[in-house]
Amino acid sequence: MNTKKRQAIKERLEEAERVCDENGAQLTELRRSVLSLILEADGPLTAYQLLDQLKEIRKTAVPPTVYRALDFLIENRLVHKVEQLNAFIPCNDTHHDHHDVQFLICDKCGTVAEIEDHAIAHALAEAAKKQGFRPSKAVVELDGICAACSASNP
Amino acid sequence: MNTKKRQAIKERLEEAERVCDENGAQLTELRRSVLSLILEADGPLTAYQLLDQLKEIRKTAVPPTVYRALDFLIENRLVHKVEQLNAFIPCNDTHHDHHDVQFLICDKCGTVAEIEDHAIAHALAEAAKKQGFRPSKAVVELDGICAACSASNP
DNA sequence: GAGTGAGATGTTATAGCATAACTCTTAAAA
DNA sequence: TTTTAAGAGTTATGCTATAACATCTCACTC
Repeated sequence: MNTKKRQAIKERLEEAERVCDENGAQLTELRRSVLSLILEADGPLTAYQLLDQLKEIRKTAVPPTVYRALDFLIENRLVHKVEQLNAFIPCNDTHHDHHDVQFLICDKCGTVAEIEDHAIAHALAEAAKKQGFRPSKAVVELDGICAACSASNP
Repeated sequence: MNTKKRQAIKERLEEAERVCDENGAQLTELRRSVLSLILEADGPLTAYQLLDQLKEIRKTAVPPTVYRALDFLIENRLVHKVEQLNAFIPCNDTHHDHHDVQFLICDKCGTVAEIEDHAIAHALAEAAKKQGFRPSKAVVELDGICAACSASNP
């Protein structure tokens, strides 16, 4: 990992600390470790991939260890679950409303891009309203080929 | 099950037969049985719920039996998978483009409504285009409270 | 300082979801 | 007739997630 990325991760961990403080939640060493692993990863990680890595620094780790940490991180808007992959990625912007986030999943390279498109969010809200449906959560995930992979494989 | 529903299911099985014929696919007895169970159900069914029911009429059924049938039915646009529930529901309209379907999942009563909202589909397509992303599939699922449950629990 | 309560983590076991890999049968194509 | 391909059977296993109960820690209070 290069210096720049290491610095970016450090900043995001500090931001996470602030967010948790504001929420009256504790970013414990365990939770911080799990978040750090997710931030360091190049792409989405499954719970068991996280577990394998976590075991190296915390030998008592078992599945509930990881799932509890993930639940906490998701509740505090530090991590997203990608439903189609059963995998987890960092949240890019702790300020946005998690209702209004969408994911672009590249089938070629596996990267998941997080976007926040208000036209989509608005269309979803309108459609729900039309049906008398009161949404509490939205899962919006597009599968396909990302720009980079389209360019290299035309 | 009342007569009306039985008739509706019969019609949908006949329609499924036509669709498969057009696709050069075979709606075998097994696949027809699985589709029928999904059509008869009041709500989404998991693969193992289907398996339990299927065993009553086909004692050799095991998980791959069900998953293969489901794969076939999804490919032929007769069934949808609801990602958040790991469960399966019938497709309401075999003509529409599966890219352009959305689900409204009621957290209270468990029903899943399938809608086809072109404003959402359009917004998704635009957002993808903006990113140079070429989508092949869209998963759009809203969790919340349906109109009926809102009315009864104000 | 002993007791209490809440939150975090440890621990064991199991439930729930999905597929790999190989076999057998059957029916149509060559 | 041999070959091939699709469907289904069979066995085993891998992956994903949670239940339930025990223990620890630390702040608070009596």
